[in-house]
Amino acid sequence: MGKYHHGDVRNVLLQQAENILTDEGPAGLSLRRLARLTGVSEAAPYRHFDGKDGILAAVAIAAFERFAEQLESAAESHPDHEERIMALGAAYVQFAVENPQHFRLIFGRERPPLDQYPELRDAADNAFDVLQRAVTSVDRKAEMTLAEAASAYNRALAAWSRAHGIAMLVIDGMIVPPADQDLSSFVLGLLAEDLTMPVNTDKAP
Amino acid sequence: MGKYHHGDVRNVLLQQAENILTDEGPAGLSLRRLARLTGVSEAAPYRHFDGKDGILAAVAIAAFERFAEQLESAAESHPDHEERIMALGAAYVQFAVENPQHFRLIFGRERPPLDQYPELRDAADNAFDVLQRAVTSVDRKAEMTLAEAASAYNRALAAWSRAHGIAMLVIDGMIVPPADQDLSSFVLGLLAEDLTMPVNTDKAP
DNA sequence: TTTCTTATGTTAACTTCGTTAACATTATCC
DNA sequence: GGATAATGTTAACGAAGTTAACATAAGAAA
Repeated sequence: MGKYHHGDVRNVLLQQAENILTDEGPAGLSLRRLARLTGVSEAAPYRHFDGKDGILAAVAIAAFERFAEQLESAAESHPDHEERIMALGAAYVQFAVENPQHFRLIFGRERPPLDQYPELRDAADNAFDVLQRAVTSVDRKAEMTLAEAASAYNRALAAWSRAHGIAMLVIDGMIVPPADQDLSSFVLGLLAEDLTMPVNTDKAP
Repeated sequence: MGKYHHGDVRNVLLQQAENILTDEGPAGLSLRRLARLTGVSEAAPYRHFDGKDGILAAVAIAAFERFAEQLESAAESHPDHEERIMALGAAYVQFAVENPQHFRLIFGRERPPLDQYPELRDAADNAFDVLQRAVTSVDRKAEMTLAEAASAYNRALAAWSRAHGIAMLVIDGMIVPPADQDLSSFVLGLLAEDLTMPVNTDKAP
């Protein structure tokens, strides 16, 4: 009689963990509950993962990969430099809004420490590389000077943090995107706002 | 014989909670440990707070108030509109960097739900009002039209999310501010980057 | 095929946590 | 002074992460 569980327990656990994470977030993901839902003993996950962090790391790696893919495809579909930056920002926020729990997992404090999971570190680095490559790869006829390279790097950071801030504030409910507008045009508008040009209040109608 | 604990337990608990939060973050703040460190029974905190969320809410309220104060004072010290926006952003990030755990508490997912703690909601609203007032209060000789008001609001959102993104990425170690520059000028540089103007690579030396 | 080893399960325990109930003491108000 | 509320305490419950000890399956070695 099949008293023991069969087959590919590791993948079943991972899939189930994905499901739980999606509707309840990293906090609601309890190892014991995961084991129960999977129909396996409460200690079984420890045979396949390095404890709770191990499972979170595995899920986070998958999330980073999807994230990087979506950024990459947004970047590829816009050859123009400026449009590409904007499209990247929109894709960044869109991923966060469509997968808030995954976004929180990969950026939040319950993400397992990068230096304990090299594959997680790699997945993270890869996602950020996509960003930076897309932002800094202007069609360069000449080599960049040092100052230009630094400026390009700063522009990448600025673009990144803008998207990140919007993403965070939106999924935390602090910014509520208008219902009569689609998300990406709202985001594009915010990204393009130039703070150095104050609102003109003296204009006559 | 004084078998029972004396004095102002509530405030001692709060102060101790502040300490724990500062070095270990909301995750490391366990009610039982807090009680033990305070030298009081493990159930005592429940006489003064509505469970763990109650304590976190109290700490978060105090954090919001300090946050708002620092934003306010940054705004007050810069009468010029543009400078004020920038100074606000710098103060925002500075608070996050100097109090990363508090910043995480008031914005993160372990913040108690705003709708269960009206005072927490008020503290949050107040902090954001400071931001929005500072950003939208240009010296207005005329009334703003609807479109101008909307634009001002969007500028406030943009300024806010930029600062928020920088703050988050810096305290998460994703952006490492250069050591040879002070934080606020680094932040000011990032805030002022205008993404719509691409890096010029054709310039001859 | 038989046997040894390893991978994979299971059960049972340990510790910590948040929370509550039941009981004890102190403070406050009439 | 005595009732009543506020503030302590201890003890327990259930859930969590983790580990140890043991059981079974699968595969390599003989």
